[in-house]
Amino acid sequence: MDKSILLFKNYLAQCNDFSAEELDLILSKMEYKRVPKKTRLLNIGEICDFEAFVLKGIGISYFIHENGSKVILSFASESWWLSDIESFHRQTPSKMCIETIEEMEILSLSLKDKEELLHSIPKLERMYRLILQNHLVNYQQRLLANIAQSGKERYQYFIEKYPEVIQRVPQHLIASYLGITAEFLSRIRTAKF
Amino acid sequence: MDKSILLFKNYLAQCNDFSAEELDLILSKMEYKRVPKKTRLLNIGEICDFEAFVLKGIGISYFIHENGSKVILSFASESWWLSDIESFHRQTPSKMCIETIEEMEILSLSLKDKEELLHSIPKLERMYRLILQNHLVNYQQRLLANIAQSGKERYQYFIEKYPEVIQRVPQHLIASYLGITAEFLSRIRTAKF
DNA sequence: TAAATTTATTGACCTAGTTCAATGCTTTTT
DNA sequence: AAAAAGCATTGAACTAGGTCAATAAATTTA
Repeated sequence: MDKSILLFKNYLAQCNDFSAEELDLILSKMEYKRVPKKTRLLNIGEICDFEAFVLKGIGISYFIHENGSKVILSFASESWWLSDIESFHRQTPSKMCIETIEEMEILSLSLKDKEELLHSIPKLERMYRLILQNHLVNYQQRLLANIAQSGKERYQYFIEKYPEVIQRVPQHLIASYLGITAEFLSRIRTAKF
Repeated sequence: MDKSILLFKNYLAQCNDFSAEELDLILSKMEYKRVPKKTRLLNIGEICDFEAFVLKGIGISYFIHENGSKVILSFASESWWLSDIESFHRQTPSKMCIETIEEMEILSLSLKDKEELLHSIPKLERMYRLILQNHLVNYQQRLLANIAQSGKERYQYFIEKYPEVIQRVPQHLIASYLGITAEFLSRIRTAKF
């Protein structure tokens, strides 16, 4: 556990130069949790009560389409955040599910603790703003790719950008993330398209 | 001019309760500009040097697809922001264009002034974080809609959500925003799909 | 280690949305 | 007021990607 928490300390250090006391304060609010694989962390309709930093393992957030199929919004592995931003911050019922794929170790932060941290460490506000900016740019690019590129091109880009994810996640979930069917992804991979 | 600046004051008041001095300081950094219609505010490859609050008129940001066609990323009318977040904050060459459709009145903020404001009014950091959060949620929903809904469904949602935009922007740009061709949107509208 | 479940592949057929080219309609420019 | 430019519509042919159903392979569970 202590070794994996280093990952988070490094992450913070990289974001901003926090003092030792600030780091301790932040860490004191983050709850370490180990979660088995294939475990639901958030159900549709629930209010998301965590913002989790991933120390180990991989999880997904997804919507459920009318026809019952999953639409993957994001994968989160080491050093990523996992949460439903909308539900967490507005304290409204979530429209998505969050669950683990592999066993995970996370550092979980509640809204109350987050607000307290932001209050006592104003620098943190900046860090979160920058994180959100990066996320936003990612979503913009992904939207653009979905509009302007073919399924094959999106897949090739994904392989380059997230090679580890390919190894760790079933193909049909990657297909869903890319906005294509599992069958079609299979055909892309066997060079039939 | 002064009347339209009220729009921005109201906007700020709604975001957070800033003092009169804070409001004045913020306003002192925002440069009022009037921009004719069909004017390019940012070209691909340029560094975006503004974050603009829209007082009047409507503008677009878009990418140019390999085949030369536009892919609309966003429309920005009254009370929206218009900028290339990535280029502006990282001071990197932009991958998109920004231009006016109608004549616009904007309040433009430079990065240097923004940093100064954030420094002297820490509350602002929070406001920007919340704005980013909202934008992020919008992009998530839009991405999801592009993956899981038909062109017709996306169009119907757009009409409901942005009825004024429909009136003020050529149809083919709305088609591009929705991720369909102008021809197909035309067919949707005449109930042929 | 066998049974059960989940995942990936393949074939045959289908459809939402594209492409291209032509035509008429508006708006802008001169 | 005419010419030019930009915009919307329509038809016909096409294609990227979907659907459904069957089979095979890999993992998980008992």
